Amino acid sequence: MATKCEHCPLRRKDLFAKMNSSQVAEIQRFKVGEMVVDAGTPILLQGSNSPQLYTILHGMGLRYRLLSNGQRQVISFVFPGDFLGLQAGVMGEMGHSVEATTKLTLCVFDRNELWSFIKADPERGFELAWLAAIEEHFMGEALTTVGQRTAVQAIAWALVRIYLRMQASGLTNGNSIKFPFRQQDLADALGLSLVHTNKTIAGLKSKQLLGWADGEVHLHNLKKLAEIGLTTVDLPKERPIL
Amino acid sequence: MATKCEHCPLRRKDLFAKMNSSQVAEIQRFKVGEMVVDAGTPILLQGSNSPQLYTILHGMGLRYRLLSNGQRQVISFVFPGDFLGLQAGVMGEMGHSVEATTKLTLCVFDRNELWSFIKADPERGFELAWLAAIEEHFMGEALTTVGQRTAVQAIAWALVRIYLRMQASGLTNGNSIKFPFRQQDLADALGLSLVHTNKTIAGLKSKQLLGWADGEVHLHNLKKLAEIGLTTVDLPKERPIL
DNA sequence: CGAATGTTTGACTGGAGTCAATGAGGGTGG
DNA sequence: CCACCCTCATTGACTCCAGTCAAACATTCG
Repeated sequence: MATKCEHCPLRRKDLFAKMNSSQVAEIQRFKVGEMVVDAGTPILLQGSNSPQLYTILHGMGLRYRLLSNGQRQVISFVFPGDFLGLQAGVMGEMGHSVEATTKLTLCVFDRNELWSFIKADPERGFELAWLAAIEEHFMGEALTTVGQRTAVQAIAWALVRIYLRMQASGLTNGNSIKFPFRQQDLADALGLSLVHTNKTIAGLKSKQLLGWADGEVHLHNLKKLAEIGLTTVDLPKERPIL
Repeated sequence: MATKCEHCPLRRKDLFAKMNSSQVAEIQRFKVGEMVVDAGTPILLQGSNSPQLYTILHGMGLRYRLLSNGQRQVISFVFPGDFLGLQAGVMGEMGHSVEATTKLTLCVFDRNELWSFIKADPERGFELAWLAAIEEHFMGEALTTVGQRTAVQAIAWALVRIYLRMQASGLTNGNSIKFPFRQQDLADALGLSLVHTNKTIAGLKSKQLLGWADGEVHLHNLKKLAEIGLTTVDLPKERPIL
């Protein structure tokens, strides 16, 4: 039933670093199973530890952090190939929660095996650091967006980044993507109010730069959007996948 | 001249994970020297790779990211024990720049040795991932601050976090800390304008919660500040040091 | 003493937030 | 089959937090 790592369709995408078959076999050994959860299911909880680590095989979700007053910051949207639970795995505590936005298929790894997994091949430890560094890198960008970009710039930035991430893993369809998130989610990711987010999107729509309806976003002019978002259309950097 | 790792004064602080003497010896082997730079010196550059990695032995600095329009987001302030250049070390490119705010003493490591260093002891790879996860965790908090907290909340949060970080490495003096940064730096870290930052600080001063003059910040009421900043006064999590 | 750098204030503006109401589907149960 | 409800998107009116502009201070330094 479960997908064999060696036949994993994700692994073949350009986005992911290639590894040799013995390395893939090691990962297969580390993988304890597969899990499917419905949209809306919480996967990991801020402040808690987790006995399991996951790689998203299919579907989308979001990471977020709650403030004591109830406000929510969406840390990032997560896509196939993203690794979940690394913080719990190495520091013993998650800094954010993760929840499924669509139905989600996850490869499940046992946290207790993490150490033996690294010992068996030191390169795995390097890859873990690499994964964490990728996240850190991304979050630096996100922080810059929320701190310095205006609403239009932020929205353009976010959609361009998401489009490129999806493109690199073969999830685009021409210039459009399936985007199952609510405007509220995007607003919470960019530190904007829902109303202002909606009006800003309306502005981009009226300029024919963007389309958003029925869970699909169309980037009619990627280059122009990137320009507005003060960013580029460079391919995302290669990253490891577990 | 250079400090021996086994006699490193930082290593002894509560903040840092303990390691056995053979592990320390390994790090000593990895260390190629020490470097002292003046205030204002750039250490690492956004978008570039770096042949060297550093651990701050003494002094303070800041990480920042520039936007194409010249705006600056300060990603974080860096303190003794912080490891610089990890992104370049594992992904081959820095996502931000780092520069010295005070005169800085740095332990220098050779990037080319990183891999042999990890191979020699897989635990080092784990620690690298741990370090990266610590940063990622912090940046999630920072993102939440910039995205969700108001100006007063953000400033209170930042100063409390900084105070606690310094306290854990023995850099506080009662309720005050040496804080060599400009208000502009804090403003850029929190996504606020200089003027508004200044006025908000003035507000906290007038409430006797804060003092800031001559490069020293006094947190007259840590608990109350933490409350305002929607945070706690918990000790920072233990972290590895290289 | 002038030039630089950083802090502090005041006056004004504006981007984004808040409040509130209306639409537009999608379920579902009577 | 449709009224009712729930969720999410959309719009308008109004407010306010934070940004911008500008000028005055305070220190340091050559």
